[in-house]
Amino acid sequence: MNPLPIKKQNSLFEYIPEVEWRRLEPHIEEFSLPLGKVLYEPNIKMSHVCFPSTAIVSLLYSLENGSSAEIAIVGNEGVVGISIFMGGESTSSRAVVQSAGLGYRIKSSLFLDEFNKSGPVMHLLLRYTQALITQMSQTAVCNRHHSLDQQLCRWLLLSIDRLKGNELVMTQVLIANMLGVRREGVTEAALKIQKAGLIKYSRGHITVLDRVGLEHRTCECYKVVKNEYERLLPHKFAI
Amino acid sequence: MNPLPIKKQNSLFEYIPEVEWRRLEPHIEEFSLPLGKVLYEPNIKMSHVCFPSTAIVSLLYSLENGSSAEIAIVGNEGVVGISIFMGGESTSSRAVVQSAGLGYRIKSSLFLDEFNKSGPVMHLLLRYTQALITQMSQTAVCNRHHSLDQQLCRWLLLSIDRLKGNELVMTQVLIANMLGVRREGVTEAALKIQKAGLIKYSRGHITVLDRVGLEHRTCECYKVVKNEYERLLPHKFAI
DNA sequence: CAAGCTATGTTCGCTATCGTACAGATGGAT
DNA sequence: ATCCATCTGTACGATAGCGAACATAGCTTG
Repeated sequence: MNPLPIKKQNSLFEYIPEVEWRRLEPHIEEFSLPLGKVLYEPNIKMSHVCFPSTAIVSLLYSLENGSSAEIAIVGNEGVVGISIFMGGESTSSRAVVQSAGLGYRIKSSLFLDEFNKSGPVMHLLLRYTQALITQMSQTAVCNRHHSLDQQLCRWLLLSIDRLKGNELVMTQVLIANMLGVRREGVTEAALKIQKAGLIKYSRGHITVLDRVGLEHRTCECYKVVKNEYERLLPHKFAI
Repeated sequence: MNPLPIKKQNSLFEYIPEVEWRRLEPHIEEFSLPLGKVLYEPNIKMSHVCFPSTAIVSLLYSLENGSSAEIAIVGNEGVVGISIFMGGESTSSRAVVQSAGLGYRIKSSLFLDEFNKSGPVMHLLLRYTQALITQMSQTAVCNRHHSLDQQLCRWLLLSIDRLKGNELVMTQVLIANMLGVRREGVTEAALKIQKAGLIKYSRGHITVLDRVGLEHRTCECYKVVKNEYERLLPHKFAI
């Protein structure tokens, strides 16, 4: 019940053993992630690995015609910039702050040194990457087969899970960009969900009123992803 | 121009240095992958890592309602079973042989030993995984935004790239399952492409007549994925 | 050759989502 | 208090893909 030490608000940190943590800690820098900030662009070499604490980051793919879609959400359970240690140094995706907050960052080269020691930090990150792959894959299938309503519920749940409270600051235009659909589509879906009493919203503030209701309304994709994260990275500390 | 040594028909092997190769080779076993063979099922521990040579394998996600979608194609440029070394030992996807042929396999535990030496083999596989992630992500976006026509072209190109000739054995029903659409949809799309003179097909045999034409007709997704593979795993030997 | 299975072609009505256009509502700024 | 930008709601025709049903055509097996 004691507050976690300041630099351990990202839950991956919980898994890092003493020795490795002492090596890394001096290089960890807390920083601010304002809404809309771009952490990396396609094909640009990344300078830092980022561990969100209170912020949420979206991994987006953009197409030539301007449309886009979110392929994964990263919050305080994860890390942004896996290609730094996976090898490419860049990806074809973009990482954008979806919900403002704080995070920690470490210079790519320093972090890579730790990763290359092939100890627990490496195995932790590979496990996380595996979970992320599940999220991406499930998103792909969900895009194909599930209704906008269901996808909106999934998206709300994934977002809320990565925040403290039950409110998120997010306009329908932004949600539409994430889901890769029209803003009007989101309006309709959101209205339905609101009328069902599951959420309440106004001008960019969404409050989840009935979490369980959302879980019933969404597709299986939410649970599949959640279970896979839980399997690969079980919560060490009850929340 | 000499034929490659028998056990190097998977192009990842080309990158493995002498020392590591000598360690691995005794454990590599060639085996047959008949059409439809399931290499792994969701949540089942995998016994082997598989490197296709002439076969092609699809990574599929299935939904509760029975529908499914392919999230990646793996041929002789890749490996099936990344979760063995990424850490989960299983995934929520299924791997199914899409085009019959041969492949190599290595017992999971033995391969893991080599991976855990954290040498070139590990870095190679991480780089491959990064490329695979790009393929999955691009598929997700493509599912959302591009027409069935375009997706069919993409799929044909990705498949043909992984085969020797320009013919593939594949019925429209199977393609429909891969793309996660109706069989009738594939029939219509395939007819259009055939009328345009890009392919010719009959009863499960598709011949690509105009590769460049297909590339023009497909969406950018094909090139994005292809370029990322080329960037991360450049061909060491011209083909 | 005939039968039968499987692959492909075609049709029709249905629905979700799209694209566009515009109207109303809300909250912050002057 | 008023203005204005932004966010949200609504409406309409267009369209891609769906689901189901049925027609044809090409191997293959007896």
